Amino acid sequence: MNIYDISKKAGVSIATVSRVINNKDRVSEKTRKKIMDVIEQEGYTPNEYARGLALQSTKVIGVLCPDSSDSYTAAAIYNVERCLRDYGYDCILCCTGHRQEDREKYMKLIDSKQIDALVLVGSSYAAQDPKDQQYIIDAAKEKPVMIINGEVDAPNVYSVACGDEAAVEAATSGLIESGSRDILFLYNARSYSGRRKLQGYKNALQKHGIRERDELIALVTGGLDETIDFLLRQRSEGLRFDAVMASDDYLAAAAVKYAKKTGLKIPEDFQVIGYNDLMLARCCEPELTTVDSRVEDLSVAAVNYLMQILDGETPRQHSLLEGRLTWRGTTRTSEDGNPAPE
Amino acid sequence: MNIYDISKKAGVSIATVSRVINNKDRVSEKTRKKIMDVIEQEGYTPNEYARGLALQSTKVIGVLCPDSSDSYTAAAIYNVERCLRDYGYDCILCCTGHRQEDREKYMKLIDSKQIDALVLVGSSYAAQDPKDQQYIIDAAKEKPVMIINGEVDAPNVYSVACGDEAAVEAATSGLIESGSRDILFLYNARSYSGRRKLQGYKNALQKHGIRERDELIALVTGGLDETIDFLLRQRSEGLRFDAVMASDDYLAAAAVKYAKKTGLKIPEDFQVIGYNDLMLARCCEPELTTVDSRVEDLSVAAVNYLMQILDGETPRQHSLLEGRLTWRGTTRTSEDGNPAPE
DNA sequence: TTGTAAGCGTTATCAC
DNA sequence: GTGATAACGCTTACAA
Repeated sequence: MNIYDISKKAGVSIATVSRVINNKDRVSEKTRKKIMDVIEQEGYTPNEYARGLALQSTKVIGVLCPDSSDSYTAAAIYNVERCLRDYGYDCILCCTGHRQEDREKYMKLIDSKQIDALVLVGSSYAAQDPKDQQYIIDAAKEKPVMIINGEVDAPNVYSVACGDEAAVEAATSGLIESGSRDILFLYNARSYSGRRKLQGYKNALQKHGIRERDELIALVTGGLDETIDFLLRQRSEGLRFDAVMASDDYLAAAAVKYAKKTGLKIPEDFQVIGYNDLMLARCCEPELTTVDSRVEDLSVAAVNYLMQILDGETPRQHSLLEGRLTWRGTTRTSEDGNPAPE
Repeated sequence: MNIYDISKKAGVSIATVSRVINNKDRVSEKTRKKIMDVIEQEGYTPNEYARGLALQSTKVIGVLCPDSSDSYTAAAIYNVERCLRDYGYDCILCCTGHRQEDREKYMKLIDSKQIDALVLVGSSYAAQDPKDQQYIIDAAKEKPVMIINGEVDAPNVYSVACGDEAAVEAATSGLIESGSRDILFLYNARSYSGRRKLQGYKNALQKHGIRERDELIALVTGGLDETIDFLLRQRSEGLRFDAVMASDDYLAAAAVKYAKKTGLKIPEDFQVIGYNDLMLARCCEPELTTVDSRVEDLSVAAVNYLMQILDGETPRQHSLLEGRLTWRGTTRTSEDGNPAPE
């Protein structure tokens, strides 16, 4: 069933059918109806490939992420997809893993598929090393690239990110102001976001006149158990810390379990703050104080900017949304953000 | 840059270039190399739309789910995508939401896009009412449909699911054998999977000679807080229950928080079992006893079957993978599955 | 308002 | 081994 079949059955030319399908130009109400009836009757839908070929634009966006099963990423992808579909776009999803080599490989692969734009989800795409950003800059020569929660400064590369630095600074300040002095900063990637969060942590220390100590900055890899083990090991090796500022709710959950194991009482003896405000934050005991990184808002903003770009407008290249601290049971700070009375 | 440009620069015809791209037929090593060099040099990649148009097959699979941000679904999608990509397929993702009307709408939309097959993730696609399954049956007339964790009995519809019924029966039996009598079955959808789990619960009761009571079967909607409130309300209205068998880890987490609020000690006074073995299960306090529904194995199996189908083979239509109970802190049953000594 | 025909970039079937 | 050439199904000047 193609446009020729429809045109024949409707007794018109394919051009007219095309016009009706794309409701373009002026075509008489009578013929329009006649054609619509045939289309309806035959259950015809246009071939997207022929259309893509003719139009050189496909209404398809490539969405890349390291791992779409990660809660944060999954939320971003969900919102990106829903929002793009409302604009009439399809997304093709590609999970690249974390290795630079694979990221470049898949980027190239997806890039070769006549998509209209690329969305990169996750700060790991904004590598620290500029030469690891080159593949993004190259891709942006062909089509717009939008990064969610990362930033690469190059033509045709756009980004929307959470103000991680300010949020972590505020969170860490809360820990200090409620009496913690030896705050362990726990993070799992030297990504764009990881670096910004670390900076926020450092800012807070400095602001409160606390000396920054290398041994209190810990980059961990591995899952929940590995992180708990890591913390136990640090303790047994003599490191003292009375709070954890984590770059992620998973890491914070590990810190809570660590406290449980060592008999430290939360929040009296030990405070913990997470990041992202995942469902998991509510399931910890006590519930995690954490930063809502507004992944939904970020995703929607990213798509809206992208649509502007594809419409030929040139919105600002990089925007930041403010993170929102939510005080819960793992800190001594009360809901309004002030230290609770002792 | 298209096949004509390449043929011109290489001094051959487009037919020969096409042969080289698809490494077909016999083409002399010399011309092959010459063409490959030009392709390399120009960074040429074939246009997928032209190819799709010519071949009538696109190496694209449509992946439908109600909500890709749900942890279980996200894990399934991740594995499906990875596995399909290894086979050289792209996935286009479409989140349909839970409304029947929207599911049908998006199914139609995706179905019209010249994809090679459909993957439906989540048991909600296998509706209870046969007339709500019709859209799946119709879609399967055109291309194979694979359902992950659901089942629709129709030609060209395949499925891979977890043996939810047996798993819940075993889990519920564990609750009974460790002393619980008034077990609340908590679920959130009358989906295929929800129905199978409920049946498993009923089987266990019957096997142990416990009367099934309607008021102990609760279908809840809403999030964590709503579920906690629901449980508190049931209690205040006089319903007594000493365990919860939940169809989902989120619901189980709510049950744990309910117990906390009412001062019930877990597992001494109150037992809880979840489902799916999400990360969240490890973050509850105590950690959740739960069923690993093996979403990764399911996804990989689904893709492998699908590839067989697309290769013209006809594998079995419906397969079941056994769920795996993991005993943790919310039950009195010890690791080996036997009731712990009192 | 409608129709004709060229073009989009491939693959595949013929000849040679 | 290689080269013309006809599909594939659509959009869109340009003509009528």
